[in-house]
Amino acid sequence: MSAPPSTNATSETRAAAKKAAKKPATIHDVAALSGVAASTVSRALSTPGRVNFRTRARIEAAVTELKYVPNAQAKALSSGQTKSVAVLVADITNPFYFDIIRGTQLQLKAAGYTQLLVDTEESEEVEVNTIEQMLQTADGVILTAPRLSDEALLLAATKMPLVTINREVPGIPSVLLDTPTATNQALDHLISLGHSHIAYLGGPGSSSSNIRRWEALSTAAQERGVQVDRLGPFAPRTYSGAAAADALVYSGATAGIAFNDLMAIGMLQRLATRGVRVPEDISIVGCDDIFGADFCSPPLTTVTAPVDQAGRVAVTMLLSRINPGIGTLPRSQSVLPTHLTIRGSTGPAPLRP
Amino acid sequence: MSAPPSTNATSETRAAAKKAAKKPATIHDVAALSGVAASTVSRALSTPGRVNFRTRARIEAAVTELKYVPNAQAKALSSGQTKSVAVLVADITNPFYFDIIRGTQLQLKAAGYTQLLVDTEESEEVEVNTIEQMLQTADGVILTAPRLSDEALLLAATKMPLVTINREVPGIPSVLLDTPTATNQALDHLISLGHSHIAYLGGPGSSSSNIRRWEALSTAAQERGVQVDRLGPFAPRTYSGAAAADALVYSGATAGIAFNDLMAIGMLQRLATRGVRVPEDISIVGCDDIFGADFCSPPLTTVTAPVDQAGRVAVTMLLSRINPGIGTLPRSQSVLPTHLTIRGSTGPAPLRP
DNA sequence: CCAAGAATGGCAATCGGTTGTCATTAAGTT
DNA sequence: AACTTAATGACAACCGATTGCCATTCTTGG
Repeated sequence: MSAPPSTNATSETRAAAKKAAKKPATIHDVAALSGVAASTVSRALSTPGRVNFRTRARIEAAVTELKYVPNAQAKALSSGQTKSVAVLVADITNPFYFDIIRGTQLQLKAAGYTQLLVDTEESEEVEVNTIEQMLQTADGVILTAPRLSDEALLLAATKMPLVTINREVPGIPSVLLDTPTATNQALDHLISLGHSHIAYLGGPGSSSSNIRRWEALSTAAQERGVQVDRLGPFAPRTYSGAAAADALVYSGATAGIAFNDLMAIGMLQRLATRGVRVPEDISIVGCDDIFGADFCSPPLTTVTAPVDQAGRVAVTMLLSRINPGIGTLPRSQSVLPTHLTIRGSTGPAPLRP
Repeated sequence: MSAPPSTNATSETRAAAKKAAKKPATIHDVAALSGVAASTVSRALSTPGRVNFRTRARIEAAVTELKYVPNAQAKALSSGQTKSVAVLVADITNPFYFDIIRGTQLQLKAAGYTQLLVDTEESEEVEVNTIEQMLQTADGVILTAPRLSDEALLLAATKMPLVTINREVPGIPSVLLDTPTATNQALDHLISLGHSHIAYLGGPGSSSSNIRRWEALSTAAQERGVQVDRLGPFAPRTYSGAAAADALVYSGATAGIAFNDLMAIGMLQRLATRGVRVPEDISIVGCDDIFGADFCSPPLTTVTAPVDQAGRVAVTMLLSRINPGIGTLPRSQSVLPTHLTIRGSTGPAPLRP
């Protein structure tokens, strides 16, 4: 370090040197200025009742004068609480996560927590490594649509507070967006329009919401006596919409329900290129109602979910685990309702010769 | 705490208790297992050459056996480096930032840093408070399109490493997306299509890129002898596109250049509602080429910028300040080229009676 | 007027590392 | 073989807080 040669400096000159170095004030500086011990300052700030109000007043004056801000690292080290929460998302650039992130961010900030945002790049390995790392760094973790196995998740849950979004594992608190129900609404919607041969354009095989959705869909299809093919899996991205669109056309189905809106939008683009009209020739349903779903061409019929609310609820659940006893009794699961938003990408089934 | 009653426990039983509590191993545990002092372990890990290779091998064996991971807080406290960087964005849900965030995230992770993402909600106050807080928590800050005054920024820059994106302040390293140049391209594009009365739909008055853009535009308009009105300011959101669209129609201009794509897309929607055809009646140019600009209706002619690259470059510049001497000599400014992407929202000027 | 108890503040250990300093040992020099 | 020098590892202080425990002071009751 480039510390000045510390000769027999008086405390005054050392204080001056410190001021010159712009080093932020510590609890000891406050203690010295207000003529008490550091421990008293700590108590005055964290346990106001523990300290005489006159003393506290002096301390608070010193705090404002020195612009003292407690060092988060030191606080974390001694208290064991980092006041930060990690939020893991599979792909930051997927608009679906935008509102989740904003929801968590808002709620966390309101509670005085910092958000550590990590993009796991749809990789299980990154996911598990990050969790391992966050064990030390964060007070808790929010996992959005984790790819990990149930066992791995349960193991991680034993080590630290953890809440999942869109993934249900017994014993782990979770927030679920009830897309299967809305997907059934979509099915009814399509059937009512005369479609009898429908395809599901599946997402990643390891995605639990993909599995849940397909189960709901195939069950409902049987009950209603319509044919629903399962195509895919496709990557949940715009670019894989082309392959999905071609598979859909090839399947002969008159309507497609896509794993998510990114894929659906990609399909719309591909179908337009191929000259297949939507919804005249083929109807398309998406899922998530992401940014863009309302202004693509045609506007997408899709499943709308209260995404930012999911983020907020997840944070609330997590914080109630981190600080037990405070506030309401912790719910261990929350299912948020969704609904079908009908726009221009679905229409009557074409007449077959 | 719920510590077990510590009777005259041997170190062995205490170790067992520790294992039961699943407390992560510390450097002292490693030291004890490998029969050296904690300081030696520290050196073996951070300064490999400082320790005999046989000793180091023993230590590394102990590390893997205990699954030792250094505690980030303790490391931060003693070393003064938190290995984390704060990234401040005005609005997480603005797609423009997605790629910046992804760019910073990627580059930071590659360098072993953690990203602290903060949404400042377009608020100057939140911005300054966050910076103040991050002073202690992060090793550096990346500010995207900050709203702060030059003075406030310079002051903050004296306290900690800081890089701005899309904001130029002498003395502060910055990454600029050269949108003014591309905006002039847009102007030429419109002029070549026969437009002679054009409007600029301005963004927030405090936005520096808004100011830069308008200056470039008005200068270029004078040179070329066309009329460019300035309308606004409008919020850089989809919903303010309606007002912008109406203002544009009222102004009588045949083409509008919007502050950003969000606004432009909102304008497209509003114009469609009003029955104004784009581009037959009015041409629209956006800026940023965000997600959605290619599939809105009609697809948006807009200014494309290497946004994720901006994030990566900003991180590189910041890290070279945080760790001076390592790697290349730090650039203090980087201007990234942009270009006009012509799509369907611009066309020949309508013939005026 | 004295003892008991509450209120208050200080001391020192602790969290888990880093790093300067020093003692010991081994190797190299002449 | 005696001496210098480099290599190596331990000790202890320190980073900036928190917190258990103890000493002092002030109240208050008997």
